[in-house]
Amino acid sequence: MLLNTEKTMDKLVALCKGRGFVYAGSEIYGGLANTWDYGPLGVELKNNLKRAWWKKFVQENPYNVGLDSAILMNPQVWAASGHVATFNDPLIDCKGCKMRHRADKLIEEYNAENGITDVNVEAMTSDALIAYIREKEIPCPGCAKSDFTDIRKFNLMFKTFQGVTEDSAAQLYMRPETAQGIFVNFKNIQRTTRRKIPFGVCQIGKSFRNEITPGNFIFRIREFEQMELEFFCKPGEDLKWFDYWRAYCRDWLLGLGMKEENIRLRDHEQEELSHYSNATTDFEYQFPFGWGELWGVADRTDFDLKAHQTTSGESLEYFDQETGEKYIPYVIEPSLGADRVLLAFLIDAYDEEVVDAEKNDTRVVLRLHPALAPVKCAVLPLSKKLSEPATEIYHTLQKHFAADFDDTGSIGKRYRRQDEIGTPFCLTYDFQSPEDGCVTVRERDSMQQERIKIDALVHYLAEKVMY
RNA sequence: GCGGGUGUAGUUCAAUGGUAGAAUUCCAGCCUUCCAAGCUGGCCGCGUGGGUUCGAUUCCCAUCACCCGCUCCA
Repeated sequence: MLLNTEKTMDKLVALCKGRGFVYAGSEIYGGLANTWDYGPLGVELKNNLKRAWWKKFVQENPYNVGLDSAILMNPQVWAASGHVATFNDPLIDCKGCKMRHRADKLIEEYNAENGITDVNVEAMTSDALIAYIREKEIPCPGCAKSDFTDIRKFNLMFKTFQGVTEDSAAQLYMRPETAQGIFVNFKNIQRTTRRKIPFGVCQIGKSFRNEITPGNFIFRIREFEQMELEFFCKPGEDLKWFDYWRAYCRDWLLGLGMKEENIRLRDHEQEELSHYSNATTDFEYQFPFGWGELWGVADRTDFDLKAHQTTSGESLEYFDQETGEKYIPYVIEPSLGADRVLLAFLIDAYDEEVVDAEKNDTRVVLRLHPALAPVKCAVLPLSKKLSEPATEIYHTLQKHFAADFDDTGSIGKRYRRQDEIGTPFCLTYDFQSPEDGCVTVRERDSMQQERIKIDALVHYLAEKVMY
């Protein structure tokens, strides 16, 4: 099926809005940039996604446990983690050509070109940075003039206040990642679960980043949900576990039906690595707007625990009873964006099937994995005269999984409505049903129909829709 | 944040300085025995706020949102 990829996003956004997956935020007030609300179907899909992740990473995995830590944390956490320092970008605009630059990078480039090596840019304040740029008349790379605005600090962390007065002593940040909640609880979890290294801690939760350029629907948003694992292992064994988790993540994506040709792994170059990492692999997905990061798997070394130990004064060393060794564990972090992977699964599932080329009639089908589908089974009585007994079946199914009931319009139209929202199974109750106690179950992708005993329905379907 | 573009039913598209019309969707009824049938009826709209004007959806300004570039992306 050849799709016009440029329009795929538009169509998907329209489908999401039209069927209740995702709405624009605060719409009746004219909206709020880059906020999106998950509708009735969207929240089902997202919950299914999170449940599938939790099952694979917590329930099924022999090493991991779960956590749900607070969004608001002691501000010291962000000082220790490096976010206060590195989430602050000194930005300036060129008054001539309106290009925006990072003041520190501008100076670094200038100095490198002119062989100046005795200036420590990192230690300079905002005032010092702009003073240096004006003194040296450093030119704008865009238009070669040197006429810049003052520096404006751009902090990627959202600020808020705790308490009734807005004084700076009570200023807090909304967490920009869930990971730190795990690190600060490392000792608690290790002690209370009596886990031995290696073990991991999983968390699903909201994070907030004041991105300069959000966009592409729910791909980059300022309030987003992460599914993160921090896996603690012995130094020296980190690369072994790095490979283990990369393979594990890949299994999960493919297991939920993501197309292999739309996924690629990309290793970060040395200079691209974050301040905390010595190896990172991104799982990227081929979105209609290009390859985009889905899942970052990073070897964070002992950076975080060491930093928290230094800042807090609490020892975060692990004592290995067997070998008598004491060490700060290394951390492997597979960090997945829930909204992004949801978008990837939607795009991956989106399909248009030509039913009749002459009539220009196409059928939109969301080929979602049954475990992800918001509705598992729809009950469609063939005629309204059959609504009553069909409703009984619907009520029975509802007790086991998300089901839907529809008796309006033609049967063909109802099938298509369900196809559009990715419902894997539709069953019709027909005039034969009261006599033989069977319904026709139609499978979305294969279009196969099967006559199934009503008594056996729950068992038959549960087997197919449970993950 | 900068530059450019765009805002009319849920969606796609009209018309107009004198308060908007269609298709489709949706809802109700009739009909209909398995993949968008038909008939009848119905609901729903000029992004928001100012200005000009007797009167603005239309012209002007601002604002908000979206799209495309630039910048940014620990």
